[in-house]
Amino acid sequence: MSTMRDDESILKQEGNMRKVSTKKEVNKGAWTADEDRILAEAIAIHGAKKWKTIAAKSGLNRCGKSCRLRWLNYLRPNIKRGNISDQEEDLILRLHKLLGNRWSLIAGRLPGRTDNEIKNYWNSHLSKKIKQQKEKQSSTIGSTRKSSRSDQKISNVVQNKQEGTAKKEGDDHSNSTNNFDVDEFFDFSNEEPLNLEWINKFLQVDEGYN
DNA sequence: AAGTCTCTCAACCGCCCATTT
DNA sequence: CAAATGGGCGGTTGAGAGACT
Repeated sequence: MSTMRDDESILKQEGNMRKVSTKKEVNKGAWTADEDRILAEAIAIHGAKKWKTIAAKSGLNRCGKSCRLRWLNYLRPNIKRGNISDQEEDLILRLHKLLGNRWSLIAGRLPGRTDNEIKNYWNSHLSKKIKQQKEKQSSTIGSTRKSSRSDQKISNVVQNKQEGTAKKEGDDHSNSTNNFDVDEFFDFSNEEPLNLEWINKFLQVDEGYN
């Protein structure tokens, strides 16, 4: 499939992964403003789908994958730049509990955010936060068990959900996912006040999930 | 001021799945 | 039906910037 694995390994050995390569092959590393412009023009002509065609016809010395990534994570219109709001963060946390590391699915619920951005945000901010919280919790364990009730509920549901999806969609859904009570799961009425509007949207969009 | 450490995030890698031949 | 190909996704890397000593 790949035409560049050998070259890549050579570059790796040379410690040159992100530098401009020496052999006549695809460009790697940071994109220039010129490349961005050329890519945007090519996509305007060919559409954002046939990445290999785009890569070839644009004259960019890039592989299709690289073009796709650049478009999706940076050039695509309606990309939201800047800090993740508290509400977005909360949504990410909840969706991550539900979906796990399925960043593209999570990103799908956050308009203007990319899976890469969310993944990065999780790895650099939220995972630490959670770790700290867990440490905090374990140090005060026994004193208050009430606060973990919803977490317990969520982890049960997530476990069920994951078991279900691991079996492949379309397969037997009668076992594990039968236990998934959407109403119960999305009952956050005992938790801190939040705008719950997203939940309705989530449920609407997610009808096809089960 | 200089060196080192830490964090962030763009980009690449490798695998998997869907589609095409 | 099998093999080849292309696209999508999550994991990982590493350059650059800022913080710290």
